[in-house]
Amino acid sequence: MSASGIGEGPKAQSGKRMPLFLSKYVNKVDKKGRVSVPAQYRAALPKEGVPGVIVSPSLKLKCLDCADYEFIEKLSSGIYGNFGLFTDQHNEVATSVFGDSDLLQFDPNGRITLSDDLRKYANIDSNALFVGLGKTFQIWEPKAFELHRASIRDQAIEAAATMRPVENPGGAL
Amino acid sequence: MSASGIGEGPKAQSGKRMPLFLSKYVNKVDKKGRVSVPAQYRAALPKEGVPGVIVSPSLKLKCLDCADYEFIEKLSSGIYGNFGLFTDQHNEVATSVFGDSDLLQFDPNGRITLSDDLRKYANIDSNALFVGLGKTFQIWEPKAFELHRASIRDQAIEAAATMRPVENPGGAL
DNA sequence: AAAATTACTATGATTTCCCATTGATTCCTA
DNA sequence: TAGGAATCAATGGGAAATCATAGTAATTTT
Repeated sequence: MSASGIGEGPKAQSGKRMPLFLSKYVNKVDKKGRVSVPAQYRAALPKEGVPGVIVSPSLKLKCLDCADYEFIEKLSSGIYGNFGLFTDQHNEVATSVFGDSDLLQFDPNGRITLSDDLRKYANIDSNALFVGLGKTFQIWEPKAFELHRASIRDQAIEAAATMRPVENPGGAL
Repeated sequence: MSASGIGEGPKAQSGKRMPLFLSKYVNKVDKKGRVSVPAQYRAALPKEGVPGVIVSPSLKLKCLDCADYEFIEKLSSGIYGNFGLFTDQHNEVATSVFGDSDLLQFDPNGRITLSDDLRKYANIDSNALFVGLGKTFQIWEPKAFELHRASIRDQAIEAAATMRPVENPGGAL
């Protein structure tokens, strides 16, 4: 495995398709903290391997960052590659990324249970907004997301306008 | 089958020959929000891979932007390539690109169903106008498109007049 | 034993599938 | 070439499957 960053992604070209987390969904959170993960997201998760999602408080935003286990594994490889195993940088990143992460497994109905800490961090009460970010997704308190969304809209449009779809994918992750 | 071996119609095997979305079609939207995607457009979509289209509210116009799944896969690679995983830019772009995109899969009759949000955004009621843009297409409320068309016609004529024919083989019309 | 976690069951609502009808175009044949 | 048959596309409605959600029971943990 190379030491060049988070690379080594799935060969998006032929054969294997890469499922993406798309769109937005609002689901209810019950008294026990249970929420249904949108069926479309569950379908995008790898069926083999570790069942469930990795959830952690976002480093910069008042929301929860979510990904599947494979993604975290690749992330881990990337961190090891960029820094050495026992460097300060590795320690810092690894601590903040992995230390606060929970593996939340699905119950038989496709729900996960958000701990009090997680819910408190994102101010989630009785509704949870799932926002697809491609290879990851976030969980927000709906109103909080609207504010965040409004604050980034102009920059997002500007940044997106500078982008072009690459004809030869396979670059990162 | 053929002996000629040339051309051979819309056979989008490995992306060599890219079929284009052309012309305009008006189809009905029923109470459930279902619309037939024009058969000509369906024929232009890759047959292997995800059966459906990616639909999102246009950033600048009151219409819906549509593309095939490969398109957003390439976008994904581009986003991960251009911006680092944890940068603000990445988050902003991913939020607006993926969060606002829906993967609408075809029902057995070749229809997709537009969510209330999508229809509301584009003011689509009982008729939907499909407008081919080559590699992508748009969905409009018919009257709204007429207004838009009138407003851009002058600019299009002007732009075409300044084009250099040889260097711009696929540019206009 | 009490609390907390996990599993099971049920229900209402939505979504998806299936079939049936229509209109239009293409193909065949006389 | 005109008529007619066959095919395909678009549309509509009802049936079936899926999903989100709530409540309750069972199990584990401490």
